Amino acid sequence: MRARGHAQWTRSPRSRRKNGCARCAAGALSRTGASHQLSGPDGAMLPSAKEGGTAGPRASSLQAAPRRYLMPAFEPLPAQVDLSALEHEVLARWQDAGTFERSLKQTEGGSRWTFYEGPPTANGTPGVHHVEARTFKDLFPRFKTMQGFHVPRKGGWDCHGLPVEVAVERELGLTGKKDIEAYGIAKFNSRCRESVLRYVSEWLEMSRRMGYWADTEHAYWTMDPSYIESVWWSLTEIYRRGLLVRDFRISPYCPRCGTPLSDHEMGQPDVYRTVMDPAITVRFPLVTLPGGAPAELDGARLLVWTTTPWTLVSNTAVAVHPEATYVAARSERDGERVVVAEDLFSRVLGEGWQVDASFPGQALVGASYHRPFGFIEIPDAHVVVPGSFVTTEDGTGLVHLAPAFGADDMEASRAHGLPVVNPVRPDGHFTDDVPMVGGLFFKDADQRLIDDLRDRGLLLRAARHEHSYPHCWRCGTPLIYYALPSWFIRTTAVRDELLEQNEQTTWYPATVKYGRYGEWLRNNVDWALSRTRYWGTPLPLWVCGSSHVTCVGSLAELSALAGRDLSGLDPHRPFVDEVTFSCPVCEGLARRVPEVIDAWYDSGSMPFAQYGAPLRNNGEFEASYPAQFICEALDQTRGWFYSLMAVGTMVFGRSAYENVVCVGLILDEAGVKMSKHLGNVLEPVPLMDRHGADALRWFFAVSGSPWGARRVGHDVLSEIVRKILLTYWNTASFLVLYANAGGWTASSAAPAGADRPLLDRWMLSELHSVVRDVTSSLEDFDTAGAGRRLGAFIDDLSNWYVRRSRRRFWDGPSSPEGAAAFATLYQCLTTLTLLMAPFTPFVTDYVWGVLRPSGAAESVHLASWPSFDPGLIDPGLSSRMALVRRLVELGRSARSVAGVRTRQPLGRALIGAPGFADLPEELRAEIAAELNVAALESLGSGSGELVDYVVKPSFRSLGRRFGPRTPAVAAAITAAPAAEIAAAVSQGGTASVLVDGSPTEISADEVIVTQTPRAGWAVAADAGETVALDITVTPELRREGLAREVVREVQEARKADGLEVTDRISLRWSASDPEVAAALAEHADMIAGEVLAVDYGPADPEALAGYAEHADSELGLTFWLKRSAET
RNA sequence: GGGGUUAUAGCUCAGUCGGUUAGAGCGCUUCCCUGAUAAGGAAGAGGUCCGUGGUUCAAGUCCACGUAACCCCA
Repeated sequence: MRARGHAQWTRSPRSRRKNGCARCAAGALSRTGASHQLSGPDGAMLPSAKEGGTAGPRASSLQAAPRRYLMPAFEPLPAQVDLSALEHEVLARWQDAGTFERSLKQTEGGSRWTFYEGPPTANGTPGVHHVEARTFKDLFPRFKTMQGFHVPRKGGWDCHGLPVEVAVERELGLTGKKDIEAYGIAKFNSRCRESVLRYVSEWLEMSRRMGYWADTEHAYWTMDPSYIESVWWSLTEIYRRGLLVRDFRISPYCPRCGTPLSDHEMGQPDVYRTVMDPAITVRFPLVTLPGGAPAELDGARLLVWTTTPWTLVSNTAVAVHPEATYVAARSERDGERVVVAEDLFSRVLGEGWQVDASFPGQALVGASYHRPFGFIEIPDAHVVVPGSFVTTEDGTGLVHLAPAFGADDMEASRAHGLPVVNPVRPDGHFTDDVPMVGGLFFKDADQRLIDDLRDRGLLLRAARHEHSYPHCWRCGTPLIYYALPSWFIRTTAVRDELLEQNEQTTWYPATVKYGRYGEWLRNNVDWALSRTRYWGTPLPLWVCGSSHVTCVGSLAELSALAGRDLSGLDPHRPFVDEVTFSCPVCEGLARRVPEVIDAWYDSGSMPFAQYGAPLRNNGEFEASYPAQFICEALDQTRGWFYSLMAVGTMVFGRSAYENVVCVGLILDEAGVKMSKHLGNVLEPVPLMDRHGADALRWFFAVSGSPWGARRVGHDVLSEIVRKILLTYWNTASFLVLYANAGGWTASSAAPAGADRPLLDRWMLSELHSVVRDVTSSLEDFDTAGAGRRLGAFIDDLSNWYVRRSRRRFWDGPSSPEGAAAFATLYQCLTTLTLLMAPFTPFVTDYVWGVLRPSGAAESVHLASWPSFDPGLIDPGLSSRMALVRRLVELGRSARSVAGVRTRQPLGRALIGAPGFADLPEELRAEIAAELNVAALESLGSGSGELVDYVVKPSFRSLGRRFGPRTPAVAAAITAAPAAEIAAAVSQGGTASVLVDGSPTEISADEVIVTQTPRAGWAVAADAGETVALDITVTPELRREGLAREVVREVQEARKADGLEVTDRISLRWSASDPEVAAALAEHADMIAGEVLAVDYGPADPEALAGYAEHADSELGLTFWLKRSAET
């Protein structure tokens, strides 16, 4: 496996081979590279490996530590890596070793942590947005598994629903239910069944490629008979509670086609068309008034506006907004009194009216009125009711209600116990027994009714109104909002229970809890469960001629009722429709109602139905209810998040989940929503093959906010590869390279943490705090916070710890400092690998395979989550190191501005910064080394330099103490002589300034003092911290700088010649510039030591056979090197 | 129409308890460093912190109203 993987994911270097062996295509770090080194062309004998070989101190720089020929302790990690190819190898490993199954087996005894898979529908191909949700669905279970929890992940597939039917209709060229029934329900449903299986393999491949671990072999299917039986069982529970009831539902309905239109059909183009309709204002004379109504209402008429005059026949009530202001107005012409909303007074009435009284809508509630048409019997009606849906933006502010023809109307009527009376037949015509309009098509009744109102003096105004009105997408007939019989779940009856369950739920982001979702729950309406469709879970209700309802909870129950064995029945339509039995109440023939149920109910039932529970596997269900964690896109608020909570609450009295993470939309690079017809969809598998699944997962987990819209593109992914993944990889590669070169292994002895250099203690302190922070972030489902912390840690480790410790790695593990460096880096990398494993499961598992201590888990995903020791976290050290790094940055800035390159050593630097005086020598040495200066001194500490001071007030601390007086104190500080204040506060004392005439003491932390040397220095300062470099370059310093230039040139040459980092060389040189020559001679030991030259000296032109020549014209230097046989 | 989310550099995003010079990365220009690095560093250019009003000694941050984009529902 290793050989195969290596060949696959070793990248060919882009330009020149950087660290590759010149003769080995696979790269110097491969096994082949190593073996070829073992039998090199110079025929070196292989010295036997001796453990103590490098234990002693180095004799001299010319006699570097002996080269070791141990088999490498670590599998080499090549510097060049193709992460995507590496991932394919890791996938193969997981499959071969059954790693996922082992992780489940291993945690069997642990506490259960449950995750529910919200099932996707496989009748379409998966997109990147599915990778997004699955990143979170995979990340937290991996994290919890490492913590020792048992986290089974059962996959699932959502099978039913209108979108499936619509897709099949389109394939078959069918339009509408008549076509489907002509085609045959059995055949149609079997096509639906095939449709939802169509892209399963694409889904499985996407999931496998991204490293999404789920048990797809035992996945649940919502169309399985056992699943459907469970759903039936739960509906029976709800039915027994009296919560499953028959009622009317208002649907957009085509009277010509005789069918309601789904939301999907309403979304078709051309459904909404701009039409002219009558808009009439009608008088409804008040009859009785509620107690406390203003006297001015006596004899008044309500003014009601409508664009559907035909619905006035069915008028049942009038709604007012209880908090809106209404007026009673009187005509100046004839004294008529009318009621209208104040906001609409002038628009409705125009000139010639005056206001007699104004009052809130509430004052009208309960009044009765004389209805416009007395054609049909509507008992106990014609009163004013409150309605929050009423607006005062158009019309009159008084809304006519006809409950059979409007959703608001229906809801308000239902809420006030008003009857639903419908005089319009399903074909859109008034029933023949209605006077005046009997037998007319609803639209054609308008004019006759308007004329009649005018004749009776009830019409105030008739106008034409242009508005958008829906039409049937099939036949163009105007739709009617029409009350159709329907089955409902009375969720309004359990609203308080739902609110209480929501209270117990933790939402990410938190705003959803009381915002989008809480708002939805508070405005909850009954769940319209039934669909007059074909491909869905059939409603398990059988009704006889006497309307006795039997709810059936299982196939066994159905068998008993039908008196024959139906255990093998496909419970779908049309087969289940054929089952009849005699009604248990009256023995009449009971037939199943024709409807199927809302597919959301299916997925809301998955906690038990996935196991077929409670009819079977009830123990499995009970052990896994409720879930600790679910995650879906934010658009599931009213979908799965609701159905899961509602079903759980109604059936078990408890919501199905405790924590829910919402993820947002995915946009393309330009911020446009991805859609197939725009062609901006990124195919997930090719995307992962290009950048790696780890990069994509990291992006989803860490970049931006999971619930915000995010732009995916190649640039962001390659940035993650470079900055996060390759930096991590290269740090591990570095460790392995030098550990193998120096014979260090994970079991090598190392000084105790407390005895290691300060830099190591700092790094370990950071390590423990990163473990603490990442753990607590993940416990709080905050992947972005955890990821940012990890990214910062990788940067600290690579670009500060390793950078500052390179010398110790080069020198090898034989000294205590060296051993400490290896041990510290090793500890950091292995722990980091564990922390990153849930985010980037591939690269971490590969690195773990190389670094893991003997006896540790074979896969990082079988390893334990790291713990941290608060005692090793040293905040003081962290802040001191932060100061060191800020001072280094200032020093670099100063060098850059002065144009003095870092390789040129300088004599001294002056530092002025609070806290500098307290820095231990070890940390000062880091500054000096990084800035390449010989000595550091404190600014203004008696070095006799002339220093300028700038003193600024520190508002944060002044504000705390002085509050409103802050500006005056700040002004006084700014006005006072800076040098005096600086001097006064320098030794922990206080400075006195005059504020409004009275002396006020100011301490050091209340001012920011910036010191600047006056002349002869390269200075950089920021926020009260100053670094000044003495840029005087003496001849000695100049020669030292030249020597370092030579070192760099030779190192470049070594690389170009393809030498191993451990190869010793012979070096000859010739310099045309006497100063360079002097530097080469003076710093011979240093240069030879740095470039591992065991043989060093001026060139003899006669004796250069076998050497490679290199020249640098800028230095006037020519040198020759060859690999030395000596070790 | 109702509910919700978001708004900070050309782009992607941080911004702690409200603290006076608003940061990082990408991209661009010019340098530097490199014996792991596709890495790193310095300097430069780039800001109406969506708008208005308020609270406060002090507002990107808190409050109100508005605007725009997007999401869900109707």
